[in-house]
Amino acid sequence: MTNKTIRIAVVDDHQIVIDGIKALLNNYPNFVVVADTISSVKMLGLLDEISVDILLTDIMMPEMSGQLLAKNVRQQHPEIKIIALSMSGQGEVVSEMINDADISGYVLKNIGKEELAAVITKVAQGGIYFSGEVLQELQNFTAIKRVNTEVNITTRELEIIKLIAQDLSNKSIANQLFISERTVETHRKNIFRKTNSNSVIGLLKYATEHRLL
Amino acid sequence: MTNKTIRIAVVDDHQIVIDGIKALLNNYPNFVVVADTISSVKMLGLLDEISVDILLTDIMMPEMSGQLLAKNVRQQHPEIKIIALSMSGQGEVVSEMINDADISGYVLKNIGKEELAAVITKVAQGGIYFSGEVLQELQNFTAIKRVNTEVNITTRELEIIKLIAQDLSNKSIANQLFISERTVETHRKNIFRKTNSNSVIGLLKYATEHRLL
DNA sequence: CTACATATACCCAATACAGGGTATTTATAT
DNA sequence: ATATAAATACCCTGTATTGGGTATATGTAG
Repeated sequence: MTNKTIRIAVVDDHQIVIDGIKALLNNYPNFVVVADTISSVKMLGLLDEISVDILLTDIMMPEMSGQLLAKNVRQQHPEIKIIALSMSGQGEVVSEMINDADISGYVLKNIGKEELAAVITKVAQGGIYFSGEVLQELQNFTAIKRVNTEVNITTRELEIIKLIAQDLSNKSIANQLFISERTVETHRKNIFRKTNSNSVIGLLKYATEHRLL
Repeated sequence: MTNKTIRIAVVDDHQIVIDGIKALLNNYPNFVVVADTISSVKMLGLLDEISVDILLTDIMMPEMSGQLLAKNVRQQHPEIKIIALSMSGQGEVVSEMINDADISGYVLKNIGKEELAAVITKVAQGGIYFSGEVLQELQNFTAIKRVNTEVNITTRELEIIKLIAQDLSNKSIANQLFISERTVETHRKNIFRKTNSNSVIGLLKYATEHRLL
């Protein structure tokens, strides 16, 4: 079983990373890179033509993010196992990729070649692997999300937060939403109370930390 | 001359990138990677013990940035030629590295393996190489810098901009700097005039765009 | 049917901020 | 010695924001 050839596709917007991964996977006889490209869109096309067992994908890519690519691959080729290989394991992204694309692994680029080989082998055999840092991030994220739902910012309030962040005055916001300036003031008060802030900048910091924007 | 072995040191905080670069440089018989580590500090130590011709360094690294590493290497081992290999070619960083460390090249990670090999060869022969995107960034940066010096924000004003960005009121800033609130108001007026803004958020945008923070 | 959340709107008072001035001291450059 | 730039400080005015209320219409969940 361990001797069966594992067909791998690699996508990363940095050619040198692809070249590197290919070069080092070359040392493992049962791994064969059957497709690679710097374009996530092209990769989606390639997968229609070539049979692969595992897709190794970067997350931060132009055109189509690794997240969206994974989602599409999951729908069109559910047999392909997906491993995300990224600089940082943002909790939100990891969480969504597990839910939307059922990815089998998420590792950071500080992984070594032996570990990468081990992860690929494990995933090929039906296992899953998420590196420690990624799991940590995932925990932080769910914690933040819990706080967000506890605080319970309404959709209208979120809308107004975004307009405040765009440097609009209460009057402008009122005009734009066709409501009274008084109403905007009320929302603003509620927003400040809920986010525990008392100024635009404080609100912006909260919004950034809690990923509201 | 082209057949002489070129000794290369590689530092990048992501092991997989190191492994990749090593694997692909392996295909070129006149390149030999004589040192590699994920720690910029360790690399500085290694260079005391091992003779290398070229240092390939990432920029964004913990402990010590590639920028600082390059500066130190320049002082301690002026014979070593430095090539920065980074995700993005921030104009400011490039500019400072050219001035402080006299680096011989700066390429993005979307470079291909053949190009990388070409760059290394060229630099080893005493040439320099900066990829197009990097040169473009460099131009943008000098343009921004020129605008900054034209606008001429004083050091005191910059200090106050930073405090404003920290969400401090005029009163708090006055207390912190041991000056009158009136003075802060005057500075604030001048800042808004010079930055062509009329609100805290507008100022923040300006400051971000012009790298004042 | 009722409780609850949400969005709406107003009243009032205190403060902060934006934008318009002028003016003094100090150091630097001509 | 004398402009010039920078930092300091004040005056005034109008508007915006903050923070404390209360209140109503509406839809949804129990």
